[in-house]
Amino acid sequence: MKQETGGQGAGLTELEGCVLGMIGVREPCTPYALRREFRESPSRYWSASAGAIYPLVVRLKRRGLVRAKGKTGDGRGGTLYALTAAGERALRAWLGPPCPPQAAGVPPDPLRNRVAFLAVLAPAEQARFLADAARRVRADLQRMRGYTERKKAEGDTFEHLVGRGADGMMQARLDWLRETARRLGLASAEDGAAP
Amino acid sequence: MKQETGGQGAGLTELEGCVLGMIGVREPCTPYALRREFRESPSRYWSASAGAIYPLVVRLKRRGLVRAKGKTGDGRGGTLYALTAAGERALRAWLGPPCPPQAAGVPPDPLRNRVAFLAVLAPAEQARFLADAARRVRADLQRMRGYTERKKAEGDTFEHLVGRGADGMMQARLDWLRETARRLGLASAEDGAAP
DNA sequence: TCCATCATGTAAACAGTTACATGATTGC
DNA sequence: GCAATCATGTAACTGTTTACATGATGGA
Repeated sequence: MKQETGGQGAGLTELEGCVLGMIGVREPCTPYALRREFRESPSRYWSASAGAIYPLVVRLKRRGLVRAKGKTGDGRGGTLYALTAAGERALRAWLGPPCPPQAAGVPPDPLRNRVAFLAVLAPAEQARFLADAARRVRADLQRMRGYTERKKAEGDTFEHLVGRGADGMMQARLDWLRETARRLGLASAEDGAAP
Repeated sequence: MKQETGGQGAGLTELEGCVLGMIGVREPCTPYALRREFRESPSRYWSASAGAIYPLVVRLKRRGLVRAKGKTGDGRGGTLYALTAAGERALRAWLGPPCPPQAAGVPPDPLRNRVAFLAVLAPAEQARFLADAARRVRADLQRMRGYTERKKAEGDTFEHLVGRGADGMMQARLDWLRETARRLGLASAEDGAAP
C-alpha cells in the first residue's frame, strides 16, 4: 500500500511525514530513538520494525531532507540526524494547510468494517461480538489514558493533545457500539462502563 | 504493508475480510460490483482499483473461500461469486468474537499525526491549519451524511449503522480540533459549525 | 455514431512486514 | 560472566497502488 497523504508535490508517505516530524521536533536524534517512540506509542498501527525505519531514513537522506549530524556521546555507534532546510520545507508542505483530502476524510476503523457484515451472525452472536468489542476498546482506552497522563505530566503539550484526540475517538466508538446494540434490539451487556 | 487483523488462524487481510463480507451479504455478485461499492463508499481508504480486487478474488478462490456461480444475465461477461462453506467459516472467524487486538485499538488518524508536529509552525499558522482542517472535516461529514441517509432510506440497517459510526468519529474529531485550538490559546475561527 | 459504463485483467513499482544477523554497551 | 538493551542493518515476501490494455454493451 502506498498511502500517499501529502499535499500537492510533497510526495511523502504518512510514515515518512511522521518520521520527518519526529526528527523535526527533537533534533538531533537517532533512528533507534524513533523506533522506541513508535514502540511505546499506544497506536499499534505501525510495527516500529528496523526494516521500516532504517531504509526510510536512508531514503530521506538521499532526497536531501535529513542529514547526519555526528554520533551519540556514548561509545555505541548511534548516528544523529537532523532536518535540512529542504526537510523543514517538506515537513511544512506535508503538514499543510492546505490539509490533503485523505487526511480530513473518514478514518478507517476495523470495528466499523466488521459491523458492516454483522448480518451473517445470529442475534446472540451479534450481542457477544458487541460486548467483546466494547470490553477491548475500554481496555485500550485505559492503557492509552496512562500514556496521555504521562505525556501531560512531562509537559509535552502536543503529545497530550494527540492523546486527547485518540481519547475522543475511542469514546465515540464506545458510544457507537452502545447505540448499535440498542438499534439492533440487543441486550447491551453493560458491565462497568467508564464515565 | 501486510495489515493482518484477522483473529488467530484466520490469515485474512483487512481488505480480504471486507471483500469476503461483501460477497457474503450480497451473494452472488461480481468483482465489479464490489469495486463500485468501494468507489461509492465515503471512505477513501482503499482505491477500489481493478489491480486490487481481481487478484484478491482469485486468491480467495484458490483458497477455496469463494466459488464462481454462473454469469450475469446480460450479455457482458460478468462472473458471479458466492461464499463456500469454508468461506463462511473464515468470515465468521475474521469477524470474531474474539475481536483481534488491532481492531479494537486506537484507529489511525492523519490529522492526529499532523497535530503531533504542530510545534514547528508559528501560532498564526497553527490557527490556519486547525481552521482549514475543521472546514474540510465538516465538508466530508456532510458528504458522508448524504450517504448514510440514502442507506437508511434503502432500509440497509447495517450500512446505516456503519454511517452512524463514521459520523460519531468525525464529530469527535471536530470537537477535538476545537479543544486543540482552545488549549493552544488560538482564535478558533468558528464559522458555521453544524450542531 | 460515439461515449460512458460494464467487465476483467496484467505489469511494474513500492512501502512496510517478518525474520534474521551482528556487535557494542550497560547493569546485575 | 551474562542477559538485556542499544544500534544498525539485510533479505525475502506480500499486498496494494498506479497505469495500461482490451472488448462488449447501453443510451444519447
